[in-house]
Amino acid sequence: MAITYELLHVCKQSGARLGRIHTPHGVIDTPVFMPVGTQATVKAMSPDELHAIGAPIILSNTYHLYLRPGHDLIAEAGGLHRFMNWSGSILTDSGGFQVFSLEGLRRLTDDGAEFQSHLDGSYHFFTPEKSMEVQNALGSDIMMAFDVCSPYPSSYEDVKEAGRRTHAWALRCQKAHSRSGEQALFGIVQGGMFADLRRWSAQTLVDMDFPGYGIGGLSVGEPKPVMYQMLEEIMPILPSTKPRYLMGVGTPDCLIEGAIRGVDMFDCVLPTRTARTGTLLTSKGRLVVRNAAYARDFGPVDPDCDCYCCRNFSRAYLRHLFKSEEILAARLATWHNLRFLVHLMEQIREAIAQDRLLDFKDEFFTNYGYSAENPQMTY
RNA sequence: GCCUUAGUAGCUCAAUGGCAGAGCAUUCGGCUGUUAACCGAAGGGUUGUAGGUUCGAGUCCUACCUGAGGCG
Repeated sequence: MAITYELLHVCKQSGARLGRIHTPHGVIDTPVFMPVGTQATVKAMSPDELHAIGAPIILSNTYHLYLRPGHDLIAEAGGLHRFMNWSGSILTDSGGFQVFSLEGLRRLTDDGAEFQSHLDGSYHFFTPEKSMEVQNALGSDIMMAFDVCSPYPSSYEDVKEAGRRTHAWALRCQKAHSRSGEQALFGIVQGGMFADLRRWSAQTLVDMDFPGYGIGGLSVGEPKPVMYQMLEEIMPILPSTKPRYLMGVGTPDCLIEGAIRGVDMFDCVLPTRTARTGTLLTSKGRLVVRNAAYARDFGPVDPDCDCYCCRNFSRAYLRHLFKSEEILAARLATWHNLRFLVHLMEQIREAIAQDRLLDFKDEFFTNYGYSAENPQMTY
């Protein structure tokens, strides 16, 4: 078994799950937030710093590493862990999301997806087998099946077709990968915003028996209540003995709402991406530190945060660094945002253990400024 | 003193005699399995001053002011 999952406790108040995943590279307490390191690096952070933040697992990307520097080169370096000197766990996305996000540079068939490289325009054909080959070469602890992510909105027929392809490809991924014992392969549930297609997709993948399940095709522009409803459709079907991974989420409210609905793993570029352009997450809501309002604010970004940035630097200094386009701005802001979300997950786990996650949600939302009148507030 | 040249948004500069613009800066917004140290929007003008020519002047003419260069 490449990974094992222990369900430690179910929150009596919310139904959220407290768990633990064991991988060849360590133990992961869940629910967990996984920082995204697309190109074999979490932008602006060193591995030591990620450890200090408390991140046990990071995400990396098949498509990007296949194009550059090449999965063969990374295999030659001894695998992705050694190449990037990350001793924790790694989950690799399959390239399926790039089929979705690089729309215009690709063509889909039942066999696979033809990409045009965003780097040099060269053509590449990606199949489920190819995705497995690349992820095997990278040596990630958790690999994702090559899937088809439908844009929002999509017609019922289009989503069903994407689901059919996703399921067929999941099976091919499973076959292509069966020789490897060190890496776990997760299937990915699709089904767009259609309840019956979501249930169909979940059941189809459960029947294939994966060691864990990704939930894809959400947070692609739909209203949040719709996403929550889709989660509620899927969860009763997924086995309680396997981890569930909500892909690409997210914002603090989505992390809490997701955990309440039984999600164990999350990833999102949001904390790192927004950090680099001056948006910070705080216990009192988001703070655009580059704004003039903070020019003479010599207090920390978030008084409740224990990160290196908040313990040592002021909002005014951070704003100065951003206005001056200094590299340290991106580093400190990323450091803070990642620590904020990792810390949020720690608080969520503690609340689950104490059977009070709904209470925690109310407290957090009140402090953060989320309101019932404005559920769609971005973050 | 004379000659040449320049003066337009905070800065650097565009604009056949025909709607005064851009980049940067400033201010603000956005970012959900990263094509992203990115993308977008807004504010900002008595075109050095005073006259003149013209249907119409940033543009042509005169004088003055300020800067740069040259000659004495």
